[in-house]
Amino acid sequence: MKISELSRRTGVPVASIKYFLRQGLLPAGRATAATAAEYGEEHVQRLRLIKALTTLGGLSIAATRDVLGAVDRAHSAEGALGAVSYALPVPVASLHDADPAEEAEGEAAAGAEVAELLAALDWQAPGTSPHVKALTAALKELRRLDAQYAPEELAAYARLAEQVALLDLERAAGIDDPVSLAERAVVVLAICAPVFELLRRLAQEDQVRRRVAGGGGGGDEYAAPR
Amino acid sequence: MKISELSRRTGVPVASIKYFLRQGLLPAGRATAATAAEYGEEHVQRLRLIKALTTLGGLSIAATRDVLGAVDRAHSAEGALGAVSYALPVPVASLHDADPAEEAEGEAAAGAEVAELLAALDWQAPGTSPHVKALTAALKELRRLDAQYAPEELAAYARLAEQVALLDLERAAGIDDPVSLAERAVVVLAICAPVFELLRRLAQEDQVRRRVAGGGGGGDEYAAPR
DNA sequence: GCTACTGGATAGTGGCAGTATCTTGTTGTG
DNA sequence: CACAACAAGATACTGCCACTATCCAGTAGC
Repeated sequence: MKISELSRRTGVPVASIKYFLRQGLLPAGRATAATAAEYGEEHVQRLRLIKALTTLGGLSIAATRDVLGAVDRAHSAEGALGAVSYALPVPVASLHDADPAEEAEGEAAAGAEVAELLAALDWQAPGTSPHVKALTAALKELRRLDAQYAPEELAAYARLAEQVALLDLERAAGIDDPVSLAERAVVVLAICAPVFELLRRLAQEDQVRRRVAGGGGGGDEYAAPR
Repeated sequence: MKISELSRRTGVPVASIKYFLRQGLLPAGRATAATAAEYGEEHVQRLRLIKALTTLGGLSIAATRDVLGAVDRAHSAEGALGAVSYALPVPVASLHDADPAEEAEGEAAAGAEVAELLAALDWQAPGTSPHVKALTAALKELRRLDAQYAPEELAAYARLAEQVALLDLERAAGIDDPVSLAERAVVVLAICAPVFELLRRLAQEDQVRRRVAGGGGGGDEYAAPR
């Protein structure tokens, strides 16, 4: 199909498709002449994935390129999962403190906390894992905000996270084709994570409603401010 | 303290502090003269919260303003929690399809799925809740990507989310001051959510490593692509 | 041959987050 | 009192990003 039909099929403007081509998110069509190229179903699929990653996943173009590259490069099921997991932007950036001494102190404390957690749970993860680093940064920040987790609280969360991860992997099981699995992995990691967050908030909302109703207290303060 | 000292204490450039003042994120200092104002500890605290929300939470200035406004407006513990929960941007945006008919069909299917889930779990949430709407949008998108949850899978995730929410509320218990509680709620919702996501990915990483090691298969494909 | 459309390159737009500059006024030190 | 140093506030500028529009050949098909 021509680029205009690709645009019609996906709802993505022609100019944007060209932009994605330029940015290397979308492979070029098969050139049939100097001013004509043929696009196929795989391009439709890819465009949907791109839209899902950027709009639903909130990824930047650069991050999307990384993820798609990881998908294309993956050879095995585990490789695909790992590559995607590492390529997806981690939702925590580091944040440097004004005071270098305080900084180092918090870093050390948070690092110890992470190491202790990993040891307690017997999780295998190298210290170089971006997730480990990000977790350390996040705990350091919580410490600065005086909102640390108690170690057993953190462990409780981690055990729940483990169960969620088991569900995630079950969902990925049974897919052998690396590309399909990688795409599934992207969906699971980039889109299902927000879904879980929504479920968590809904559950919070429900719990709060129950407590308010049970206490017979004030009315419905769960009012949308916008 | 003067603005320069506030800057030194927090590590935020003076120009940025002025920017936050302009944007209404930070209350003005007590003016002592036409060209002098006095800032206090609450400004230091507020700046840290702003930095945490924008950098760690990844919120935009506008979203940060909404959240801070909700914090300031909250009168009760539940109100604070609800206001913050609704003010925090939901990590899923809607995404319209090219085909309106297909669109409506997916919407209906996803809506039914959400209603069924809420009924099955006996969760109380109004149809107007932004979380319900966002969940519907996300499920619709997953359906389009052919990666739907089976109903029992979704319910399994929801039950885990419920447990996480219980932990969250426990963490917020025992704080009576509405402002403190609202700030805690912000931290829990905006920063601890990424922490949980990190734990989930670490757990996935661990599980994958175990399976690869157990299967005696290929080497360590969990390689950082950047 | 003529029109519509294509791929490809280049330049422009709008929003956002921050930064720099400029003016006016104040302060505190010698 | 003079004067350098800084403060507050307003305005303008910068850089980045994700598109979007325009332009330019070069076919395709009637």
